[in-house]
Amino acid sequence: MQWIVHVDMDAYYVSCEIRDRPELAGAPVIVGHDPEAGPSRGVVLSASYAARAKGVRSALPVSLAATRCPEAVWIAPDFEKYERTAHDIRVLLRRHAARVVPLSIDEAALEVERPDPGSVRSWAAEIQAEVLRSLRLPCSLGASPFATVAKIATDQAKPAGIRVVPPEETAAFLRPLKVTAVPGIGPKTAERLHEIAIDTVGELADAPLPVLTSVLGRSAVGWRLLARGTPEPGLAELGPDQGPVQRSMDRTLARDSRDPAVLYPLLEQMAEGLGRDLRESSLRFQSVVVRLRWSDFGQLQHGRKLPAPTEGEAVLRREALKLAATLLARERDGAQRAVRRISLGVGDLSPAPPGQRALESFLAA
DNA sequence: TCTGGGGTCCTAGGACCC
DNA sequence: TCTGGGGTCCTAGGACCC
Repeated sequence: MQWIVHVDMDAYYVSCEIRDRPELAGAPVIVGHDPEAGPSRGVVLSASYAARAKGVRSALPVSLAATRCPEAVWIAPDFEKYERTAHDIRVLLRRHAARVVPLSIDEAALEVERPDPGSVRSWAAEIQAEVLRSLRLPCSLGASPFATVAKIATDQAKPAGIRVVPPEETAAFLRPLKVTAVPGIGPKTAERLHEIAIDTVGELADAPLPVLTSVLGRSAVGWRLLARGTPEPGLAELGPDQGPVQRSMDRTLARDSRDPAVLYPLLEQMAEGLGRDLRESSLRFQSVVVRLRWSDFGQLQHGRKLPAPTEGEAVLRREALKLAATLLARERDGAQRAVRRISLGVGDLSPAPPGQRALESFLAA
């Protein structure tokens, strides 16, 4: 019988840091930029379970986190360490499963053949023990024939747990959960469901389809099948492990500004950084988008698809500046808000053929 | 001293072609 | 002169996830 096992690291960034500083085990640890160290517009990236007990969560503004947990130990993020460790985790997982599909830096889905729930559980326990033994990191695992259910099971198992949901128990497992436990149902959708008296997955399962469609549109059928414990068959397989389809860079200004002398140099710097990143990854891009977030948190974006896959920082910089100029001109006719954050993204990525790269650098020289 | 920096996927409308 | 409807591409925007 084919199972999908979902592996999710517990408090990943914090666990990586505690591994290197074992004396912090059990302490309230926060990975993020300490607001004491200077003015910051940042948020918490990861909080240990001791910090979570004080109301600190990922994405909480650091200023609020410091108020809720003054005794916290703050550690600045070290993304290279987290990437390196993520690679080690994948290498370990690939030794145990025929197929491993990374879902994010700290999550992966595995395909595994096991005769019954008991043997899936012991297999998961071995993985968990080996991750702890050889990488000294805690993780949680969930198993089901269906990918989405495996992911939900993992969340229910946290921290450091294992939850196996046999197919015939799927409906009973899901029914009592809040709708927000389902990946893809976030705060907005949950609020609209609440308005029609649906708060749990069980209530979602029992709702008449036309009512559900009024809120969820054409995805109503799929959500209801899942809620009833009989997900669409496609969920019993892992999708293809496609490469990245877009890449972007975001910068929040230390202070909001609408001064071109501030905005354009920053954007050029971002184009350089993103362009370098693409070159190092041997990727070409065919679309460029600039997004501005204003001081009131409203957003405006403008993008352009290029005639052909392209590489080179010069093109990226030129396109980015043109798109930004369009956006700022649009705002000049409007409320004239100041910019809080600039995002520069590229999409329609494709691998750069090696010969082409040589020609590019020859022409650029 | 409220609200980061990465991503994915979906929808909807207009342009354009047949 | 009148004028359907399907298909696909492009752009903007939004919801969601870690």
